[in-house]
Amino acid sequence: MKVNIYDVAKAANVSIATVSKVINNTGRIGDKTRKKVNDVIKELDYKPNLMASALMGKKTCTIGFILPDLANPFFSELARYIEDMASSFNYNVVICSTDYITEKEEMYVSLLLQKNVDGFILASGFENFDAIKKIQAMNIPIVLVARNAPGEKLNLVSINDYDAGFRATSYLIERGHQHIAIIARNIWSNRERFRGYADAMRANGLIPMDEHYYAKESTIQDGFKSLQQIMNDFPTKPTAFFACNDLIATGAIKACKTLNLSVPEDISIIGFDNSIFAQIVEPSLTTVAQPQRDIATEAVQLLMNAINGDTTHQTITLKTEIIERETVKNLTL
Amino acid sequence: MKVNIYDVAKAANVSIATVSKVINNTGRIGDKTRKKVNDVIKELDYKPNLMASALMGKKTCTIGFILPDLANPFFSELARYIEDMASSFNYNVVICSTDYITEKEEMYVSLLLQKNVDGFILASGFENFDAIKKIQAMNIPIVLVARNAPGEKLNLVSINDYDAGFRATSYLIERGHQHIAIIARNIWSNRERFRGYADAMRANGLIPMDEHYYAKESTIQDGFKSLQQIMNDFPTKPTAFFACNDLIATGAIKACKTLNLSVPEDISIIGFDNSIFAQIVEPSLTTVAQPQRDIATEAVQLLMNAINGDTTHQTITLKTEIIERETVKNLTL
DNA sequence: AAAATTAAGTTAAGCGCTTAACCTAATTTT
DNA sequence: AAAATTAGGTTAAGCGCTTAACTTAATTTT
Repeated sequence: MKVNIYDVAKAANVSIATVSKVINNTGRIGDKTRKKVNDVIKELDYKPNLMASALMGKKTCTIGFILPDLANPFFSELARYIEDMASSFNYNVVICSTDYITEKEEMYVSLLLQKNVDGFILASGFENFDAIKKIQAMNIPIVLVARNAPGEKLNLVSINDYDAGFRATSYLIERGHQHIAIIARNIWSNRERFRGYADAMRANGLIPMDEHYYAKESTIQDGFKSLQQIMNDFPTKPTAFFACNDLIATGAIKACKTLNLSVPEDISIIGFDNSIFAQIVEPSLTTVAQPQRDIATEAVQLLMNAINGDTTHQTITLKTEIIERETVKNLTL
Repeated sequence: MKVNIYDVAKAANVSIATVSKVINNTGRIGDKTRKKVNDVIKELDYKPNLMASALMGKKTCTIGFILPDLANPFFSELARYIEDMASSFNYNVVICSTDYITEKEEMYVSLLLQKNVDGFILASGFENFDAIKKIQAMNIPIVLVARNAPGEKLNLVSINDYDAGFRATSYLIERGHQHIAIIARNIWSNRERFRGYADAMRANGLIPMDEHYYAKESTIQDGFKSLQQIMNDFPTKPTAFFACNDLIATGAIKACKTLNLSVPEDISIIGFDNSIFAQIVEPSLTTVAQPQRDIATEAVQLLMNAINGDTTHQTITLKTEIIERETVKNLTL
């Protein structure tokens, strides 16, 4: 049924070694032989079994992409770019959503390792480094995305979350906001943004809010709840919110509507990611843009280099940009 | 470095056949031997190489999911459900976006076939059946999602697009709309919805619009352009639009804003999918809901059955539901 | 013309696993 | 007590490929 290298060899009247060499363009093969083999291959529609070649130490041409949640548009957009970029190298990507759950991270890593993926792009939390260590022990290349790992020997592609947090907050402060709340989640990137936020506040003599208020998850629902909770708990109500991703921002905007607060008249909101949501919500969201396409491009490129033997480790930090839309009011006017 | 079955066998003082049997729970193995082997496995942290077992005819525990565009929230949400469901069977999924381009469909199918995936979930257009035939020739199970294929021996999971189109249109007609336009794309599901739309119109003595107006793609931009074009071209302006997915609907709403038309006061819009967008846009979108979770569950379940030897072919048709939100005005009130 | 080189293949081992077929000692049956 | 069965393994072939080592014939060098 399925034609294998022996069938081709027989039909072309050569040894399987010759066929293999034709396919891989290795060794010395005469022109007529090469043509004959190629003709037979075409005729029989022979496709080498990639498992078998992988067993012999060749690449599987598959990368594992482990992310928190594929249904989050920031990540699905990123995944799409990564997929396209990988495809340009003839690579496929198997995608695994972890919901930031350590057990899932470890399980997926294990599984993909067994499947001999050629490399990993990791965009999940990986607060626990065990899984990463495991990959490294196998000498499989890794590119870490959307988080940092000071001191670790890893390829990193990320933005400067601290700086982005600082700038987002400064942006609000410059527009006259003094009571600024932040809705973040307890993950690396958000903690960095929080740090940036807190420093920006203090640098302007303002008081940052306490990190007890970390949101449980980064969903619309949690953004909704968090804003309500903060508006409820805080004696002096914030005039602005820094939402650490666009989903949270979207939820926060919804919450304002529920509370009969106008955005941006009563409450200003700045988001993060510049996923498609930012353009969709009403009012459209002022947000910190992450260059998803560049992140994807760089990450895949880095991974390919590593897969092809480059043993250096690079850290690529990409620029963020505040996209001004309609959710921030300038109080100084 | 990487521990293999020989290492385990040696350490446990048994043959590799015994180790294999312990792992696969086949054959006869004494209790002490089994324990000893299991202990060694644990101690050496041995994980069987799945490529090698796949070569011997075992499953790869990987399914290919070919879809049009992972960045489209309907599909990314679907993908997430499929991924989760597959994961519950210990399966991974490699995701491929085709943009409805036949060449990409064929290329991905070929590639995944070479990688010995155990099954396919196909949600791309596959207007050209060659790729599907290829899979069938290899005897690899397929579940077709979001389209139909009358006469073909395939597992199908879908909604009744004709009926959904009919009902969406009737919904508008019942609310007094007479000039109803449709923004669809030239793909199977949309053509069916179009048919339903046209029949509903005629059944009520109304004139359906011409199918020349198929949108090029199903993106926000295309929804935007299509609405503008229709409003521009048609002598009697429609009072309602049936957008064949939520992205198009979103674009259409944007276009209305640009044209200074109020939704739903001047223009009513009904979408399709009930992806997260429907809740986000302003005004929130009345739309035909597809049961993504059920689609995913059924599709994976069907595929697993097929992978495990079930040779029957099922067609599962799931219910759609019109979710009433804010974009349709009742003209009869 | 003999020696050396090169071109174009072939042979065979092995990647890490599964499994049918086989073996041996212990137990059961008659 | 001999024959039959069973329990608990082992042996070895083979999945489809790659590749180092080898062979042979043709070409080049000296």
